[in-house]
Amino acid sequence: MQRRLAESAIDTPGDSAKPAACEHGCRFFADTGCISKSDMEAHGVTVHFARNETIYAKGDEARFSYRVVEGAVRLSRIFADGRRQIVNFFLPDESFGIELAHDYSATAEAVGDVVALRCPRLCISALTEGDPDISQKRLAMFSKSLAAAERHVAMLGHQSAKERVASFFMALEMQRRTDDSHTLDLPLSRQDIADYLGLTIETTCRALSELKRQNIIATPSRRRIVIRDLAGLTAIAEGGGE
Amino acid sequence: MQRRLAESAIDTPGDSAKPAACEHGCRFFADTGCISKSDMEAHGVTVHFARNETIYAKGDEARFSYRVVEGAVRLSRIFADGRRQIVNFFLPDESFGIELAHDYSATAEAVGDVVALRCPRLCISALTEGDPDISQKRLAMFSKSLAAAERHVAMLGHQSAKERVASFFMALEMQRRTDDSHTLDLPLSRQDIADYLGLTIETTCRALSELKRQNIIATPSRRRIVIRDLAGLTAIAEGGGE
DNA sequence: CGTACTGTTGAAAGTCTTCAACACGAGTGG
DNA sequence: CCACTCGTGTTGAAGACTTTCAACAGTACG
Repeated sequence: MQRRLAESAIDTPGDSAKPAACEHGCRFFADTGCISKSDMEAHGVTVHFARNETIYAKGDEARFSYRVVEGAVRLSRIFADGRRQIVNFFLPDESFGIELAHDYSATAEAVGDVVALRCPRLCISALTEGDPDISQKRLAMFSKSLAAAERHVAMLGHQSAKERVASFFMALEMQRRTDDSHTLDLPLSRQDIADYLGLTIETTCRALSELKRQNIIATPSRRRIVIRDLAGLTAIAEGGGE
Repeated sequence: MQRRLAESAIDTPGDSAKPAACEHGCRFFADTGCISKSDMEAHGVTVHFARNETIYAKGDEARFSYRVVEGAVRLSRIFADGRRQIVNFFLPDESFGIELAHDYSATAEAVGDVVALRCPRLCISALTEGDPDISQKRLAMFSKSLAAAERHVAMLGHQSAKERVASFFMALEMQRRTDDSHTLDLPLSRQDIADYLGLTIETTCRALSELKRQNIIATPSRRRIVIRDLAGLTAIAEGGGE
């Protein structure tokens, strides 16, 4: 399971691409809303990944950076005992795989089926040299990831299982685009959630059950979560919160 | 305790400083070894902080960036229940307080007495615009912090108390400058260590005691730790490690 | 329709925390 | 110089929470 598969995809220009060859670079960095999805697909170097496919592994040469178009990507570290810690999730319009080091520092996998934009690393380097605005955006990505990681540390540092689950849904609710009535459609399995929260599946499940019992959330289907009481959820997430 | 004190210090040039006024900027970013400490003190804007003094608080306007010259700084978030999570420590020659957002995202405090270099944020912005090399260094700092935060997440996610303590000392041992025989001189209290590891003082202490019992470390004095068996420490740190 | 996988729940075991007591060292005042 | 006191560090015992092991339910897919 989760072994590297051959790359599907609409292929790439050579890695030797220099600025001029990277006209999609600006699209790669574009803010949400700057360009439509169809526009992206027309111009970008689009790649597809199947559920659980490894996009890149920790230690691989960091040749490409990515931007999620559809689906979700998990960034994780796998331990000797077989357990893994998910460090971050990337949802549509978020970028990942932008490294300064030679190798990738963690493994990226497709949570469900994923469509992504791919940009050679060299291309990004070249672009950032010439364009301070793009350079700034790259910096902003690091900054955003860092802020997320620090929140994650704070969560793992002293929240109980129930508080972690509540915080997790709160965070998703906050950055959500689809504005239906508090419905979260996650492609994540319980294992994915547990590995992000630093808990076992069972504990995660029990926390979910208790939130259901309190009528704070509902789970109409496997991968769908409805927040029925946002205030209650907030209270739990911050029960000893910040 | 830990209330903000008036700034001691050798004072600053105006915040309206533009590139030309920031000749110490290049020193601020200089890599370790590029300049001597005395050189720094001669040219840099040096500030002093007393033990437990707040350097800046979460939510403050992010006007300055810092670089540790002597002592150690802790970056933390404080929760409603009074507990705090230390997100990162900064030792000599490391920089902190470099934010993109308007406000500081966490609180920085002096662990012991601290000497630091201070640089106005505007100055850094100006510098990075003109100099791709400095821009690159700023990016490298974010990248380094991000990597540290991800390791921290991995640690809090699945390591036991003993493993966390072992990992912590391993990390310190790895990045240590003074190359005496495996002796760590930390200004950190047990509370500091516990807050970083996401444990209580007592649990941290018990883990330390057990490592002592196993003859893996020794604590000749309060704030000094000697690693007697690096291999053993590594084994414990990775017992279910990466 | 069964098989396999994911999700859910229960009970026992383990780890960490909490509460409490005590040890140790530094600094102060007698 | 010593005794006192306060802050920090250490250890013990009980309790809370999470994990582990195990069984079962629900759903998707062939």
